[in-house]
Amino acid sequence: MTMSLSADLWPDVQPETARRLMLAGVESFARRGYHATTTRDIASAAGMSPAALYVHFPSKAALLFAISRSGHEQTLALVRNAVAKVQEPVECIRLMVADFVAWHARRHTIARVVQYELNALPEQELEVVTELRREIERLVREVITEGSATGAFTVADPRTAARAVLSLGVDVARWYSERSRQTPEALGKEYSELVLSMLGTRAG
Amino acid sequence: MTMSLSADLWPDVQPETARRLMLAGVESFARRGYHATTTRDIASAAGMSPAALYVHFPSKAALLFAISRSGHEQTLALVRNAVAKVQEPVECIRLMVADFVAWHARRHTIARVVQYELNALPEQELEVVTELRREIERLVREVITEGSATGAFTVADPRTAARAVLSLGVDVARWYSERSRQTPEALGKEYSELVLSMLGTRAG
DNA sequence: CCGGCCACTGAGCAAGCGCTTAGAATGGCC
DNA sequence: GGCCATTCTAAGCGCTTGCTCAGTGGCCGG
Repeated sequence: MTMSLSADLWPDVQPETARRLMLAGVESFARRGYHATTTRDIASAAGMSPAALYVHFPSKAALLFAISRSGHEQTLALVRNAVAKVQEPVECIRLMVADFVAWHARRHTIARVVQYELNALPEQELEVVTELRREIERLVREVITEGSATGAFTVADPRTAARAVLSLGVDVARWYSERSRQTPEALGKEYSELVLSMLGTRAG
Repeated sequence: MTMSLSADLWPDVQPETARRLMLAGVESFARRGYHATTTRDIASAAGMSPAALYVHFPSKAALLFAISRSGHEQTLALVRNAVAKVQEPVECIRLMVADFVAWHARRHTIARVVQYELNALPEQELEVVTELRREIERLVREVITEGSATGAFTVADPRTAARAVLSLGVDVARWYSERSRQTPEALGKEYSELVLSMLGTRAG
């Protein structure tokens, strides 16, 4: 029994046609950008007529929002999982960065939409997503602050350090492709070493 | 005697009206993105009629290209300058990152267009810009490789490390604003410390 | 076999797009 | 003053856009 990619990515979206539209949207938005993508592009990539989009989504922007929110929730879940599972700051950051980077590599198409099409969102929807982003940054910052206090990390400013850590992870989406030499997991591991080094751990 | 900002940014562009259009373009492209910006937006922000744009630029895309190429040339010049002035890898990277980051903070509006509106460029123009980007990455990679060989740096893979260094610098453009607590120069200095730490120097 | 329901289509509308064109101002040079 | 080059505008053309709506086919309970 095989499962479609879209069912894997958005198991709670019904019906399957709506998921196909989201997948087509992701690919179009990632390649050309939101504003350069037409509803006709999306619909025909999903094998339907332009009007079919409006059966499942009230607008083109709503489709973007569905994609963006889901992506942000997935990455937030990764970060939360690391915080919940590992108390010790060094190992927590190691797991967090490894997962975060691996996700941005494996799902680089989605991640590109999530990270680089933010300002195409309508105001209200942007607020929802911004709240998720703040929470992600807050969690990272707290772990770094904690590690700084115990002496595990040596950083001038946890706020700047947290932003730098996220920059490293986020930017992976921009350049990673299927033809990259490393698997998402291997890249995640390498990046977690770089980050721990950057944060000034004694034994990287 | 006062000088306009645009004359400071693009001293070789004539006449002043063309520079005003570029400035208006930068601000519009940075805020809304290239495709969401209309030629009417740009023209009216520069205080002129829509048709005036076409006196100085053959198309909207040509305006973007002028902005993008100039920005890339400026950042490449920064990197080249560091390589030319400082032979020793650690100090070379320190200067390079400090300047690169400070530029992306001070010119964050331009930098946002330079870094995030690439795929709006027509194919031929994109090639020109891509070549400049490759050169920047190559220079960074070479310094890291050299420092790795002499034992000044300790990195698993210079290619990945170079990309990480650039990711840190580029991403500054995304979040820096005039209200940020640090001056561009202070941020550059802080980031250069983070990068040297990341590259595994003994005395960060 | 029927009737309502849901997903979907074909056609098309109003608005906005990049860009063009004809012509009006302006300033320098004889 | 007469002439040209340069720079800008008013108007608008042809096209594409996001989205709508009347209608169609297929499925399901009865």
